[in-house]
Amino acid sequence: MSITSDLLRGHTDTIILRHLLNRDSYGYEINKYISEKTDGAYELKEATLYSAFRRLEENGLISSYWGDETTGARRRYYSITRQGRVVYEKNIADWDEAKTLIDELIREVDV
Amino acid sequence: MSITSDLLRGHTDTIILRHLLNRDSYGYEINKYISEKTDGAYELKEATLYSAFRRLEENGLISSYWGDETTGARRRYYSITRQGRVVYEKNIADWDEAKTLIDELIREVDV
DNA sequence: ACGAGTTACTATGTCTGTCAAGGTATATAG
DNA sequence: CTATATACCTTGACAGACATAGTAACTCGT
Repeated sequence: MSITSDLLRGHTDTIILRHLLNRDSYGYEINKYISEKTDGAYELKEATLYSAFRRLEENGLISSYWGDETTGARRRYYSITRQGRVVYEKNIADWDEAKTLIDELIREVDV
Repeated sequence: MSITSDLLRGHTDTIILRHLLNRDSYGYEINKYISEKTDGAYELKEATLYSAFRRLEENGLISSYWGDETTGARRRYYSITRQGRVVYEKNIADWDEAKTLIDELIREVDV
């Protein structure tokens, strides 16, 4: 059972930021992490992921640098910026608010 | 404090279906209801609302008829179909699942 | 009686995030 | 030497939400 893109839409950035709070990381690793963590229920498509990176970097929420791999494919590492942390916190707060709001709007409660 | 479109995206249909579970209704009323219920935090734009109606009707989830108003502007009423109820239930289930998943993906829990 | 505001619906075009599809390149296992 | 895994990137298309604008009938205050 996988969830639709529309339900996830808007969370991609936050998911990435959250992952970068732990440590600097790169695209492939983040994608792997997500699909493992959700048992394959949610998989970011590569195009989505890399376009998110571009957007986040343009907005100053992450910065990037090439790793110095001596073996294997090169990796572009990303790290979260101070501003990225601020936005992350805000996104979490927005999400909590939205969650409540949506629940109120889609549940059958009153008549 | 209002929430962004992206967080709401994909819920518009469910919100409308939910409202129609109570009773047949029309665009303006649904919009009013939503903005009141959320204290103005969330307001469906008209274009969004009416395009959702079109989409829902095309998919057979709602049906419509002109009201017989003897006064005031004419109203197009919508009612939820049997199939609409099924989809509503599914959307709710999907939402519950997505909510859990998103929470897991955006919260700082493990390292 | 008239103008402003409210109710109510519709049409057209734009923006943005996601995705499908395809490509490049290196390393390892069989 | 071919398949698979790792790793990144680009292009174009799509769908939902939105901005903007228009139509039309009623209501209320002055």
